[in-house]
Amino acid sequence: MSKCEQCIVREFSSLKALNKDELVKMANCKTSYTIKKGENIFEEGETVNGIYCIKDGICKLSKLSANGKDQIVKLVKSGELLGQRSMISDEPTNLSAVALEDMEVCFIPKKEILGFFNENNQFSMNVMKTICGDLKEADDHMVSMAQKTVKERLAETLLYLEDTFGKNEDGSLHIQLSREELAGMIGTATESCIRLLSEFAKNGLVNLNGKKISILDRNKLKRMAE
Amino acid sequence: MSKCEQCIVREFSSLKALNKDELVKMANCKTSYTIKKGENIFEEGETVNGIYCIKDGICKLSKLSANGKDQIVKLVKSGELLGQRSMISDEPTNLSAVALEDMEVCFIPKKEILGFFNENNQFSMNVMKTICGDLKEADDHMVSMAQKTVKERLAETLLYLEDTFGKNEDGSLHIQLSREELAGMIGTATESCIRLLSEFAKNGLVNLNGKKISILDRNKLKRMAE
DNA sequence: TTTAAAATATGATATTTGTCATACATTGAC
DNA sequence: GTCAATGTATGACAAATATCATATTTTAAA
Repeated sequence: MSKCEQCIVREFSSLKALNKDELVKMANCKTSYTIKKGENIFEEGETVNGIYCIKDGICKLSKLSANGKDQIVKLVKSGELLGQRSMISDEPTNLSAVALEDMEVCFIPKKEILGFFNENNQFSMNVMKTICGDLKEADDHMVSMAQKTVKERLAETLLYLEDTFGKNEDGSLHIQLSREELAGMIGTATESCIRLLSEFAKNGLVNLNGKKISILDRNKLKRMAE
Repeated sequence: MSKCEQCIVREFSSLKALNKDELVKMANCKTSYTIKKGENIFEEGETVNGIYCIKDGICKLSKLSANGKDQIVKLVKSGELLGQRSMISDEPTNLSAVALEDMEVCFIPKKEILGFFNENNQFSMNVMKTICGDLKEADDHMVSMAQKTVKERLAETLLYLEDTFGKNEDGSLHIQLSREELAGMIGTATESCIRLLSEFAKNGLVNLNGKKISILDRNKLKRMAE
C-alpha cells in the first residue's frame, strides 16, 4: 500500500487541502487499480460509492444517447477526481468512464470523503469549486453544441485536445482518439467527422497520418472555431 | 425588512438547512428587489458577490453565442437560488439572468454565505447537491443538443415546460416564452421553431393561440422526444 | 384610435449534415 | 504471414435545418 502523502497527483486536485493525518487515513482505506485501455472504471447507471483519483492515464466520460451513439461529455486526466458528482448526489452515475490509455487509479470510499467534508472546510470548498468549474464548462459546451456548426466544433475540439493533453515529439496530438470517438466528442456522425478532417487536411490546417493528427495552422483553426 | 424565517420559499432550497439564528442573521443583511419582466438580475461577465434567492417569478439564464443568438441554458423559478456557481468559483458569471415575469428576489452577500458554509455542514452539502444536480442536468442537456433533432428537442422542451411550470386553467403552458426564446432554448432558428410548432398544431399535438401554447397529446409528444 | 414596430407565420431556396454504399487500409489473432 | 475484423475514407443521395423574403398579426406607443 503506497502512501498518499508521496503521491504527486494529489497536489493537482481538491485533495491538496488534506493534512498529513488525513492523508494517512486515506492511504489506509484506499484501493489501487490498474485499468487497461478500453476497460470500464464504471458504467452508466452504476452506483459509485466513493471517488476515483486518477494517478495516471486519460479516460472518457460518455453517455449513450437514445439513437445509440456514444456522446463523450468530458475527458479526464491524471490528477483529477472521478465520480464526485454521483457520490455527492447519492444517485447512480449518468455517465460511463472508459480508459483511453492504460490507467492507474485509486478508489477512496464515500464514508472517508464525507468525513473529510465534515472536518476540513477547505477540502469541501475545493470540491465545490471543481464541480462549479465543471458546471461552467458543461454550460459552455452545451451552447457550442446548440449554436456552432460541426466544422466549428471540430476546430474547437482539436485545439482543446492539443491544449489539454499536449503533443508528441513529432507534433501530433498526444491523446489518441478513434474517428468515432472524435465524432462522439463533437456530436456528429463518424463519416462527417472523417470528411471534415480530410477537408482540414486538404486546406493545410492539419496533417493526418493514420490515427495521428497534427495541427499545422493553429491560428486558422482558432478563427474557424470563432 | 421582512423575516427570512417566515419566508416560505426558503423551504424549497438549500437554505432549509439554516437554523433560527442563521435566518435572523440572513434577514439582517439581505436586500430585497423587485424586478420587472424583461429586466436583468445580472449580466454575462458581471461579478456576482453573493446569491439571489427567488421569492417569486421565473427567469432565464442565457448566454450570447458567437453567432449573436441568445442560448437559454436554464430556467429558474421561485424557491431556487441564483448565482451560486459564480460566487463559489470566484469568477464573473458566464450567464445573464433576465426576468420572464415580474420577480421578487433577495440578495444575500457572499460573506454571509461563506460564513454559513463554515458553520453549517448540512447547508454546504445542500448547496453541493444542488450544484451536482445542475451539473447532471447540464450534461444530459448537452447530449440532447448533440444527438437529438430539433423536432425531438422541441417536443422534449414543451413537456418540460408543462411539467416544471404547470398550466393555466385553460390548459395552456403557464410560462410565456416568445418563439424566439423557445428557439433559444432548443438551439435552433426562430423560423424553424415556428415551423415545427405549426406542424405540431396541424398534427394535433398542440394548440396554438397567440402566445399561448397548449399540449393536446402528451403521449405522442413523449414518444416523439424519445 | 391610429400607427409604427415587433412578433408570428409561411414559402422558396441554399446549406449543412446524416445515411447508405462501397472501397481501401490497418490491426490483431491465429 | 494470412485473414478476418475493424477502422478509415469517399461518393451519392436524402433529410434536416438555416437563411432570406415577404405576408400577416399582435403589441405598444403616440
